[in-house]
Amino acid sequence: MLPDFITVPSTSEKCLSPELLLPNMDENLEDSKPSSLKYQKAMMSRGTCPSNCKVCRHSATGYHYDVPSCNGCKTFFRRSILDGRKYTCLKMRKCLSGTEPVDLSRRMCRACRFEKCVEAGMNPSAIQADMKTTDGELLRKEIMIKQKTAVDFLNTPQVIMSFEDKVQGIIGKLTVMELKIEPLYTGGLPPGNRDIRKLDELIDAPLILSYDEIPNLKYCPSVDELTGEIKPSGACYIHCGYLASIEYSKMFDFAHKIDVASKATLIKHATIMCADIMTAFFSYYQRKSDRLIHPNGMFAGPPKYRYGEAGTKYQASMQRTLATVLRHELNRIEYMLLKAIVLCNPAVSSLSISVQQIIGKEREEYVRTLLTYCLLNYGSVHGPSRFSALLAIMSVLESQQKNAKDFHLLAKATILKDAVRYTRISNLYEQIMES
Amino acid sequence: MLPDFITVPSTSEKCLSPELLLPNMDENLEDSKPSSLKYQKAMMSRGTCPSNCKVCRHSATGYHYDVPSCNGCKTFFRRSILDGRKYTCLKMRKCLSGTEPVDLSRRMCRACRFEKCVEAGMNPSAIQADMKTTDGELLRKEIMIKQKTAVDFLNTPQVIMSFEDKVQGIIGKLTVMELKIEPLYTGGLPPGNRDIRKLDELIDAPLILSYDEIPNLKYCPSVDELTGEIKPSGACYIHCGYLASIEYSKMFDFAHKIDVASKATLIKHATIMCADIMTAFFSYYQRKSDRLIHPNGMFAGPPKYRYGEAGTKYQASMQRTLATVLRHELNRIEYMLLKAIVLCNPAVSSLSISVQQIIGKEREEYVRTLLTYCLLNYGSVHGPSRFSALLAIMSVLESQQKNAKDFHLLAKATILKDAVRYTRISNLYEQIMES
DNA sequence: CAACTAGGTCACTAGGTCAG
DNA sequence: CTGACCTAGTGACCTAGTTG
Repeated sequence: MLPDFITVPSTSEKCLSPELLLPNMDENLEDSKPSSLKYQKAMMSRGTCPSNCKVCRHSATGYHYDVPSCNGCKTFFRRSILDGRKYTCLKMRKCLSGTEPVDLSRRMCRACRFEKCVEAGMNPSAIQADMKTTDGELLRKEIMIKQKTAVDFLNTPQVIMSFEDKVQGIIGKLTVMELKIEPLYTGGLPPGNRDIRKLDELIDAPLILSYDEIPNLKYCPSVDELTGEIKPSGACYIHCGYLASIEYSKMFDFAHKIDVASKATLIKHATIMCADIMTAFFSYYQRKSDRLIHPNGMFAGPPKYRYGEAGTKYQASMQRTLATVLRHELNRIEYMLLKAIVLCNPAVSSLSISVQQIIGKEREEYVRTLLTYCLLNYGSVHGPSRFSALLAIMSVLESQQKNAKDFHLLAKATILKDAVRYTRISNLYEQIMES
Repeated sequence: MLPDFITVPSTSEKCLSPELLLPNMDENLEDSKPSSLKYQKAMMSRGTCPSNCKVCRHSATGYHYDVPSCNGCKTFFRRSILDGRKYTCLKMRKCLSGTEPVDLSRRMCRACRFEKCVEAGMNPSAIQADMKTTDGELLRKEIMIKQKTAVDFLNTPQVIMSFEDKVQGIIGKLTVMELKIEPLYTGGLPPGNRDIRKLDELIDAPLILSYDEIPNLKYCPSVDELTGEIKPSGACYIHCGYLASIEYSKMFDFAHKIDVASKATLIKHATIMCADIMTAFFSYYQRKSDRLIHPNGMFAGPPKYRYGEAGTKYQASMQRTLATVLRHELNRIEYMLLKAIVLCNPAVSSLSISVQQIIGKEREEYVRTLLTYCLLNYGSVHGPSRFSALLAIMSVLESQQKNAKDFHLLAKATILKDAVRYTRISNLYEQIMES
């Protein structure tokens, strides 16, 4: 038997209303506002004008972005979203706590002010002006998801989850996972160190999200003969990309449901592709580069002087993923879902039927989520083609993977015969390439 | 139209209908004071008035300017006309499309809203107030003229059709087209004849659906030296497959909208893939074979004795399309839609922007149709993954195309150096392979 | 005068601006 | 960067006028 509120036409609209978002409903009930704008207006025309700004506690000038707030907080929120700003609190993230109106003679902590806006339920989708930057667009989405998943946590037991909620949940979960592995990739190995673990060892190991935890890093820097400094290297980021992808795969639901051998098979099949799209996405999204670039700013790809024409050719082919990402202006959510779909591939050969089913089921969820996301964000007209365009990126990844492996074999047969160079290659890299 | 698994937040509009806003109104109060609300209420309860605003789909308050509409849209239209306003949509001019009431918490796109008012038939001459500006007067006249001509639009089948009808229509049309070209492929050329037309000539020529109409077939049979009979050949079916694909492309809507050069570009890009999936589909669907087979029953692919290992390898790779078709048990409708999507590819290089738009628009329709078909036939849970699986067949086709071209070049450099064999290759085949 | 639909009004909230 | 103040809508509700 379901509670009465299930029969309300739409749960989702309800869920978005601030009073459900807000844990602190204890204040005064007149201020807590029903979700409908019209109803809100009706309320206000009866003279119940909200008295205090939910953010800074000074007197409010009305409802702004669905929250009783003052002019300043309203404008602050809008500007933050439009510019896609990210703030950091230098204290304990409690700058605005208390019950007294905030001291206006001092500037408020912007991180805490923004956080308070979000928590009070300021609705970024009520901002009508065009986003000034893509960052703004992303921030807006991020906040929306944040608010939505917050609702899920607060009042949706898994049973009643509507599909849309599930979508938000999946995206939220992937976001968390992604944020966890990003430092692995962007941080790179500590300078001069090598990670000498082998692939199978890595797959078996528990989740490691920081290089501090890696058991046996080997310090063997490649030192510049002139300056005596450790040479910067882009190569370690390839290793790190693979590492990030492998650790990433450990956080998926299927990881606890299938045997180690199947996990290894999946990982071997997907790591290059996952790392490939990660590199491309970061080049585009974080470094704003139209050429593949490592997090440390070095260009990715084999140096021409060493690999000659084959290197140049491979270099050019490597850029294809980035070109596709750029052309479609892939956003973070799409990137995450795509990577999840690449990883959960039940068609990889030699998986048992039951494993195929588990993986297939998880993939279906991501596929459905991506489709829903496309439909909601690009409309029912353009959504499906966006979806199909995104899926098509996978075939680029597959062909890139093939190129990478071919190039590795070629390189090994030629340049890497040099024993010194060969020892510099990470075990992980070699094993992935030859799997 | 959104698939039903996407829960669209229903508005709390319901709560806003007058009855609910003023629930406990006294009977005698109603009698003594004939407020407009009461009239509206009466009106609504009679059921004579359509309940929804034709513009924003929220509940209507009656007929305004001849159109069932809400207060907001009424006022908006009047003000727009009186002020003589012109709006521009910054998006795709489809901001108000859909079937759900528009989200009132965000301001509607004014260009689209006004367009919708006009299209719904709001009559500017029903506005009695004086125009505030001459602009207003001009706009009013402009709209009146537009609406007269709009009658033509409204009578075109596409506008009246609901989306489901449209899906049926598209599938129906593709079926007709498909049935027309099938004999070209399954029938094959008349025995012993060769079609010596060149690719560009073919593309330019009007639609030909029977070999009787081909202007210059050349009779040059390859006779079995022992029996004196004409040798059966599978090779002509490759030619026929290409031919069928080319004639097929002439029946698409875009064929009448774009220039010959663009048509040629598209065809060159898609023919191998279209023919490839056609061969695979017929092998599976008509001949129930799990090996690629020509309509005359001969196995497709290069004979091993002639092309050696490269041939065997290519042969194996050729079976991939069929394997995919088999695995998914592709049905005729899916096959047709997929082929249409393959053909309408706006991403083919060197197409002009306007051509890209035309092709893109047509593709979008097929993509949308395929999605709708999948959702309707496989449900909201499995439909999306079916859809994505079908789209993934395209990347198989692409890689097959690459293999085919590579193999052709190899063959030409070796076996086909033999002049006799070379003359047997059809112009069409060679030109397509080398395009 | 009942059943409507014009236009008008005004509380209300978007975004913009510019002195501080 | 901030926020008081400004301008431009927006639409629920109202009043007046028309029609059968």
